[in-house]
Amino acid sequence: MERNIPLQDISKGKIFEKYEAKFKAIADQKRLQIMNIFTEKGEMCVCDLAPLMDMSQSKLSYHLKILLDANIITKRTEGTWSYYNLNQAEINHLLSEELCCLFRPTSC
Amino acid sequence: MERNIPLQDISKGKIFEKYEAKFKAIADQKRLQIMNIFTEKGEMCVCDLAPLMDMSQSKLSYHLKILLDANIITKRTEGTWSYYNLNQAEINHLLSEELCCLFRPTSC
DNA sequence: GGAAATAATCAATTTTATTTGATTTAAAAA
DNA sequence: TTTTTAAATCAAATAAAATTGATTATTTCC
Repeated sequence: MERNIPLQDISKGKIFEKYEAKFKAIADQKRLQIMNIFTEKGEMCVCDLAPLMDMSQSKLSYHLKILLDANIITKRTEGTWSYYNLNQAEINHLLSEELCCLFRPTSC
Repeated sequence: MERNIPLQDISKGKIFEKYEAKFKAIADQKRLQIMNIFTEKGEMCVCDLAPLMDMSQSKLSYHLKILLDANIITKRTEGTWSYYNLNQAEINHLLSEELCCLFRPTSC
């Protein structure tokens, strides 16, 4: 099974691979909550986010890395602090207008 | 850790739970490919989809169930056959206009 | 009725993702 | 310079998801 690669895959395989990674990153309650917090409160360091998420530091770091690797959030380091925020352009590219309430700061 | 539930979660927890399930369903290359086939070819029985996906029957059945449970696709049974198709309304609710090329039949 | 075809389900295994607690690195403050 | 704080990383344990092959249920066709 799965020996032959249909012609279709050669061109679209990369695209599906890319979206698999992005959707996987946002397919988690905790990570959606993190994204929602950035939407509402804007850029924030890990130390301020941790108490809001009620999560251990290493666990939070793990989830932030997954979102960062998928380009869903951005990171800016200043001294000892790491400031994270939503990558709004990426969110807009990915999600519908109807999901605006959760992940777009302007409307709703 | 994780003892106290922030106030926010009480109202939004259900929403995040719902989207976790939906994004999890589409966070897979194979399932994205299935969705894309429905987009391009419309309603189809499992027996016609299997060779296009080059996948064993039980494996395909497993992936179709995941998409169906998340309401991403629809199912219609006729005799021995099961016909599946995209749930376009759900796709539109979930994904951006820019993902139209992959999962909306009209444009592109 | 009996054989063949369609598709769902099951149990066992394998693979992948998440959690935990400890350690490490680096910067800031005393 | 030592201590403290912030955050990333690591290895081990646990949990969840995917794969496999076999079995089952149902329907169609002879």
